[in-house]
Amino acid sequence: MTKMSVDEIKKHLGDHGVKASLPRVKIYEYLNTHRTHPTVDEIFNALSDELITLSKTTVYNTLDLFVKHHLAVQVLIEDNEARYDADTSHHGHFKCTKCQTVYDFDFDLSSTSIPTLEGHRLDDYHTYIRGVCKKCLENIH
Amino acid sequence: MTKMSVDEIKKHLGDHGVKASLPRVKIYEYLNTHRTHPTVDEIFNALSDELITLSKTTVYNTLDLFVKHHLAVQVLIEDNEARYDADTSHHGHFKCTKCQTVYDFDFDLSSTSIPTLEGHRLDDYHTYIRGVCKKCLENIH
DNA sequence: TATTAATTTGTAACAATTACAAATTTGAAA
DNA sequence: TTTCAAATTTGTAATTGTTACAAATTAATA
Repeated sequence: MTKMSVDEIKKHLGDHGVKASLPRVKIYEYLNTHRTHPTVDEIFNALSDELITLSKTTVYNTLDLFVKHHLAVQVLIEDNEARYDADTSHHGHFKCTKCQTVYDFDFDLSSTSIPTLEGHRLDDYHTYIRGVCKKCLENIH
Repeated sequence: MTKMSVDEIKKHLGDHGVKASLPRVKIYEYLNTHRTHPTVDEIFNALSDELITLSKTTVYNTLDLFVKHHLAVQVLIEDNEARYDADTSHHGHFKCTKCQTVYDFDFDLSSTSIPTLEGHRLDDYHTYIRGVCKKCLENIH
């Protein structure tokens, strides 16, 4: 949540088995400081000015790598966009269908007992809600 | 859950503000009797023998219409496939990443108190888990 | 420094979905 | 009935997000 230094990011990646590189550090840094659940496009557009040779494929590859190594989670709310979140703690996502903002909310599905799933191995938990956020509700005069 | 007659389906669609037509009834019937959370492709392939002029666009349109009128829900678990479910009651989905089966599980997120979302209007609730199902766990000898 | 491995890049392919206009069907009014 | 308008379906083409893949670059090792 707090801004991490480059060295802290390098160490964090390393701790998760990911070797640091400029694109990786920059992408992680962007994800970590922009807790807005950005899409691949947003990340690519934000970084391509600074990393002038950055390829969108690299963004895809790197995000896949992050997800695989639990440095980030993929957030699916709409069928046409994958979003990413550096916050890997268990929580839910609420998307306002008016302003498109994705909010976090406190909810840990993994700590809920689900008898129906007894015997299965549960790997990753996802919870999301769509609706209209407070701000947009109030703006409808 | 129990198999519906064509007349029952027609009435059900009508009750939700959707006029009946052959493709609509057939698509609904397929969804209702195949609680396997099929993709657009599966539905199209299953029906195109009988409805020989059926277009994939119609399947897309019809499913969108069903979702809009709460006759079905869209199930997103992977970023490359939208699935559909005629069971509109609140429940969760568990996908086995080995055999690809999508299981239902009893869980009603809408009845859970989420203080963080106070003030927002919540429209639709989604819960899914990925993992490896019992059957696949046992098959790994 | 030379060689190999890992990473990044760019292009092309791919797959799911949507746009859209033409064709067909339906339903109501004449 | 027949006619006309509206709704629905269809097929094609476009679009979008993602992936495959091989070449180029960079990093690591001998």
